[in-house]
Amino acid sequence: MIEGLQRHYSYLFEDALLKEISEIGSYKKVPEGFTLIDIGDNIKSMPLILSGAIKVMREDENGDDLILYFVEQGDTCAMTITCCMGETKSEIRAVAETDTRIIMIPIEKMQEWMHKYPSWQSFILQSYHERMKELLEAIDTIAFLKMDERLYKYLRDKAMVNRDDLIKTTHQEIAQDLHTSRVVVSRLLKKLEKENKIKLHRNSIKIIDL
Amino acid sequence: MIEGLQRHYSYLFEDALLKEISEIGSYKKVPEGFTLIDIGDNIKSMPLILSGAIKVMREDENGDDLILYFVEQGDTCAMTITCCMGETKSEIRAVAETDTRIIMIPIEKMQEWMHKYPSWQSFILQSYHERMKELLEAIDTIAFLKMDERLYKYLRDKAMVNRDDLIKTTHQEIAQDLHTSRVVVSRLLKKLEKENKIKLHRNSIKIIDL
DNA sequence: TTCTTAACGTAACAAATGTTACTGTAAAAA
DNA sequence: TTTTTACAGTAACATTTGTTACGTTAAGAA
Repeated sequence: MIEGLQRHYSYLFEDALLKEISEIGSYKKVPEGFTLIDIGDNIKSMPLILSGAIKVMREDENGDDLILYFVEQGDTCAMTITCCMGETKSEIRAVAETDTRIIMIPIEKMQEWMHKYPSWQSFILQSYHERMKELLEAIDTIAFLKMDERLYKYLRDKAMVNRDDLIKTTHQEIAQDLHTSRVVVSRLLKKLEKENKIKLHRNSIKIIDL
Repeated sequence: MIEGLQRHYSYLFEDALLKEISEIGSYKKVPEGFTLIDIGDNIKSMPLILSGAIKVMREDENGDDLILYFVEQGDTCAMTITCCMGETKSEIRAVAETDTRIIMIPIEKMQEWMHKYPSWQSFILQSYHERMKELLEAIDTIAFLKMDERLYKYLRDKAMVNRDDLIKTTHQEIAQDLHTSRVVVSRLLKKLEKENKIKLHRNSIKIIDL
């Protein structure tokens, strides 16, 4: 049994399914920054995350990004499910936020297991539900929060999935994720620092009271 | 057979399922403005739309609204599915955009049919997929468009689902749907009129070249 | 009809966000 | 080490969006 599969999925799946997953699924280790899925990709398999985290992004017509949410271990990317089922191209980009270990399940098995294993069907539907909620939360964030609040939420979320209150990134990168400009980010980060919510360093940001 | 069920769903569902739907589903006629589902509601059934259109909305912490998308005949509200499956409360509000005729399917049947009818399972998964795409489009609209573009898109969408290029509404109502203020809407509508995209009247707006 | 009210137009101002430009500085490269 | 480069701070300004206030007008009520 692959380490992590047992840990994160054994309480979800019956033994026979776990066995099939470990036999059929292909184990992959991807480094931070690796693009697992790109917009327009044809999806032929879906990932189960064993460890690490993945950043899910949307792109505007100029090719500029916007982060939607992070996905963690024990989760899958429900977007891939919709794509697999509909045989359509990916609507989103998935980038490894940290070094990440995954198991890829081929599309045929995905569908087969829907009929074969009740626990798999529940998992798929549950994943949909989770992702819907994530998307709604993304909408809340974008539509209802001001940029300084969005920025603070982003930093906290990032710290969470990295399990580290010291975030290693640049203002430029943050600006890209939030679909704004570097100057705006620098300005608001300074404001957050004055409010004693963060501590700024070169190439890193420390969250106070995570 | 209920009129509309045959027309919009016969190519989707097998005869036996259609029969069950017309036997078990409860037919409802709801007037424009009627709230079918509210935020926090416990969902015990899911609607199939026979005719008309439904507006799906999200609410901020002050109780102010934001439109996510319109749902038309031949569709269902995938949000209700997630809620039914997860036995959780509704995350959204669904309001009849026009006079609307629906069939309500009780939650037990929903789940039963997932196993019994392949066409039902496809429909549910397909609906998820559609709604995911709608949510992503909503995010694009909110995150990437300026208010005047959002406004114009809203007017066109509204004209589409109402099948009428004359939109009967007030600036105040539009402002509520777009989560902005009446003054902003009036200002931008005037701008759109100067650009010859719309023609303004009291209590109505005509779209030019829909 | 006149009266009342909701709808609309618009000005003036405030706040938030985006843009350009320039500086100093720490990190990385040579 | 020195040089180069990417990163961050900040000012100044533009644009977009939000707010307050008030006047005008059409629709509906009396």
